[in-house]
Amino acid sequence: MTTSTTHPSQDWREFDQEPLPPILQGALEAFSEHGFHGASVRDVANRAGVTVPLLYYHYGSKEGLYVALVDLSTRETAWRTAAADADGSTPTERLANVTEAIVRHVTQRHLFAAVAGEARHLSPANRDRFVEPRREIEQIVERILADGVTSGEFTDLDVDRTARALLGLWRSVMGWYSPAGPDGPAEIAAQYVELSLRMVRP
Amino acid sequence: MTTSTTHPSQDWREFDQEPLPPILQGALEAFSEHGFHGASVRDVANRAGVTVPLLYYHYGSKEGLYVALVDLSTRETAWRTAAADADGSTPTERLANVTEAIVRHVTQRHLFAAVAGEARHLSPANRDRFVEPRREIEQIVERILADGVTSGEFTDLDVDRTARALLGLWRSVMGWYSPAGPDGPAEIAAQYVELSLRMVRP
DNA sequence: ATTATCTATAGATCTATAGATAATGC
DNA sequence: ATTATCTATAGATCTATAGATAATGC
Repeated sequence: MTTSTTHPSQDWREFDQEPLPPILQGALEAFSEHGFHGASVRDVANRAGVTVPLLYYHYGSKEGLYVALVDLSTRETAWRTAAADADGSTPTERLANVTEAIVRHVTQRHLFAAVAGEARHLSPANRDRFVEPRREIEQIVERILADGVTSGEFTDLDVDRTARALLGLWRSVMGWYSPAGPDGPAEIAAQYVELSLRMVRP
Repeated sequence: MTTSTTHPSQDWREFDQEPLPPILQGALEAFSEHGFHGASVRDVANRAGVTVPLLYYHYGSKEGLYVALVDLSTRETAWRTAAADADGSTPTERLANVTEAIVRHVTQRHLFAAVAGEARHLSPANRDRFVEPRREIEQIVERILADGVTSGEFTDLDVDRTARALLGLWRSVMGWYSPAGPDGPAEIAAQYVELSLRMVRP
């Protein structure tokens, strides 16, 4: 059973790092660096400063460890997206907020985003656990686009396909972002807000 | 040594599949399905209908096999992008062509695209082999954007950052494309041409 | 003669568990 | 009493190679 780490309507722009349990921190580093299959449980244990059997005691299997990380990442994206949406009134504001929330997640939690991005290498049963949360995020974006089309703030776009494209655009930041790069999360988010609005405005 | 598979100024829209050698075909399937570390050389050999030592005879190592695939994919994207660019006159036409070329590559060669997309799991030496070809593709896009800004066809955008965003948008199709989906490569390419032009037009 | 392929196997590593021991909570 | 942690090890799998044999080209 996972810990009840709900984030009850916190500020979706705030990303203080509450430190992870050492095992999850080790797993986060190992998996984000080498991928699920490329990282060994021994590597995770070494990074965490514990022995291998302890991983199994707490997480059951290597895949259980991976699932715990994807779960944290997915939950966090979900609540931030919902909060960012609720925080805007017009479709334009809501889309800007959601863009910022997701781009910030990708940058300020980039190790988590990298791990979650490879969830397709999981067993089908575990993969399915994340279909619904992802679908919820998609639906938030779809509702914003539909509302914007109705209100005339957005052009007469295809809601589903445009939502998919926007989510892909936002997540693609993961492919090149580095904390050492010239632009910080806030600047990158602002750039992607502008690009996203350009894609949907009449 | 790799075979001299140059594609001398062929039609960049045409994607007939010249069949791969069985070993590369097996590797393509195994690596695209399970990733580099998730696929075993035994799996590759089984799919190809040969024994494991034959892989080593022809490709030297598991990584050599992977490199051969990424190399094919990178070369193909590079020549198609260059040809698509050269095939247009105005920046708008050239950007539309390059968008189509890359989105078509991602869809019509989606197994290759999936393998090449995970090239970061290679050893540093082999990873570096693909930095330059990728950079060339980026530069083509950057030149188109710069020309469009100069001519006034595009808005006064940041060339480097917008090129990076566009490439991310195009490649993100890899995350959801399926040959079984409702839209074919041509339709998807057309959608992304429209989205891309909206992002850059004044 | 050279190239392509196989059988057999080495040696390392990997996930996972059994069983013992220490730490903690009541 | 329960929870957390360790030592030791099983058993499977993985990459890679040595050495033999078959197929091909000249």
